[in-house]
Amino acid sequence: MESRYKSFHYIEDLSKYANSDVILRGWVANKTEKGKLVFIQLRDGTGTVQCVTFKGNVSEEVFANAKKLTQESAVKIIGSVRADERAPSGFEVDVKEIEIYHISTDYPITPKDHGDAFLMEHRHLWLRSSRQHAIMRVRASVIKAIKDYFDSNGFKQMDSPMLTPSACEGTSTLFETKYFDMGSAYLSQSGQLYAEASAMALGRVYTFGPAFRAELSKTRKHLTEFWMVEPEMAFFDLNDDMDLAEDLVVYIVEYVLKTNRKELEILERDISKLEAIKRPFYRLSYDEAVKWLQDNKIPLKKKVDGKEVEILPFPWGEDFGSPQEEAIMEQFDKPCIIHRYPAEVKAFYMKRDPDNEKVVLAMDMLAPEKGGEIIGGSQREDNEDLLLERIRHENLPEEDYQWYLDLRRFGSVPHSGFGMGVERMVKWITGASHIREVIPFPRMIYRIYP
RNA sequence: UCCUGAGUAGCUCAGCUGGUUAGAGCAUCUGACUGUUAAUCAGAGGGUCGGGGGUUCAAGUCCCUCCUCAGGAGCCA
Repeated sequence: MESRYKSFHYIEDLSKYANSDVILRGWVANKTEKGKLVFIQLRDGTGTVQCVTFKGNVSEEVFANAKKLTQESAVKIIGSVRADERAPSGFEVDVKEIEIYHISTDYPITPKDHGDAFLMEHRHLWLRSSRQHAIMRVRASVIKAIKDYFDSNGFKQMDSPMLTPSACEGTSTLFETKYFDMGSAYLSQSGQLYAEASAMALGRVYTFGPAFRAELSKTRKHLTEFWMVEPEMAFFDLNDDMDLAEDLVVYIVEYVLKTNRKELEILERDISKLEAIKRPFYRLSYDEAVKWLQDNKIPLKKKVDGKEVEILPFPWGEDFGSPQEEAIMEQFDKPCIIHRYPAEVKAFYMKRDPDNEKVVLAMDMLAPEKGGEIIGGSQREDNEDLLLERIRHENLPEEDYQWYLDLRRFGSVPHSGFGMGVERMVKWITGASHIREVIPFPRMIYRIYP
C-alpha cells in the first residue's frame, strides 16, 4: 500500500494541478477581508499561494472559519487550482473547505518593519518569513552542491571528531568542556588535522561539520559555531589545491543559479554578478598584493601602545585585515586567490615554499562584493623534522601531536587541502548583509537564545 | 577585549533650551466593502519613557552608575 504522505499536495507543485482539487496544509502568512471575500496567503514551507474564499461559494461555517483565521494559524484547505494573472505565482486556489488545526493569537512578527534585535529574539519564528525562507533554501542548495561535487569527483566523506584533546592550530581560543575522568576536552575549531590522516587512508576526502571558535569576534561575518567543509587530498600541491577550490566555487554558484532562481529574486540578488563567476579566478601572490597596497597607498592600521597608528607604505610581513582585503577586492568582479603568505602570520602545519623560505604555500580565496574570505587552505608540511621544529616554535604540546607526526613518519607524501566556510559562502551568494541571517540558529558572542 | 552609538505602546520611531494630561504609523479588537496581496475607511483599547541613584519648584529630557543591544577593530571560515 502506498504511504499516505506520498499523496500530499504542495504549493510548489500547484501548476501540475490546474483546474483540479487539492488539499493544502499550511500556515496563514497573511489575510485580508473585503466584504464577501476573504483572501488567505497560505504558506506550506514549499511556497505561498493566495486562497480566495467567496461567501457565495461556501457554507456559512466555512466562511466564518475563513474570517476567524489569524496570522500564522494552521489550516487544511481544500480547493480548486485556477490560473490567475493577478497572482504573483500565476495560480490561485478557490476555497471549498477549511479545517482549522490551530488558531494563533498575537503573532509577534508583523508584515511591517522590525529591528534586528527583535527579530533575533524571535529567530524561531523569523525563519517563517519569506526572506529567511529563501535564504535557508539557498543554504540547503549550497550544502547539497558541495556534497554532490565531492561525491561525484572521487572524494569520500570522512568526518573528523568534534571533541578533541587539544587545539588544532593553537592560535584561536577554544570552548572547553569536562571529559569524564580524563580532564578537559575542546570543541573542534577545524577538522583538518584529522582530515590529513583520513586522506592518507582514502586518498581524497572531505569532512563536513560544525566548527567552534571562542574568539570575541563581534562582526557581521563571524559566528562562534559555524559549518565548514574541508577537503584534503594526497598528492595535491598548492596549485592543484587552488584549482580544486575554483572548480568547487564555480560548481556551487552554477548549482544555485540553476536551482534557486525564485529565491534569488525574492532576495533581490543581482544575478548577473553570479553569472560572471567563471574560471579562471584572479590570483595574486602575497608579494604582488603588498606591492599593490603600497602603490595604492593603502596603509596598515595597527595599535602601538594602545594608540592606533597608520603605517605607510604597507610593510611586508604583516597579515592583511579587512581594510586591505576590501581594497584589493574592489577591483575584481570574480573571486581572487592570494597565495604564499609570510610564514610568521600563518599556521604551523603549512609547508614552506622551496623557492622562498620566508613564505608558506598557503592560499586564501576572497569573494567580490565584500564577500570576504570564503576559503583558506595550504599545502601541508610533509617533512617530519620541519614540522616538529614548527610545533616547538609555536610552543604547542608535542605529545598531543605524535599521531600527526606519524603521518610524516609512515609514507609521507605531498598533500593539500582547504576549508570553506558554508555561511560565508551563503552570505556572499545571497547577498545577505549579516552572517546571522544565513544559519538557522546563529551562535554569537552575545547570543545563544533561541 | 577595545572604540562608537542606541534603549519611549506589541513593533518602527518622533518628542526642541527641563515646563500642563507623553505622540504618530503599523499591529490588535469592533464595524463597512466581490479583487485585496504592506488594502482602504470609521471607531476603541494599549505606556513603570531599560534599572537604580542624584540635581531641581518641576526630569522622557541634565548628571552618576549598572544592565541590555547594535556597528566597527583585532582574530579568522
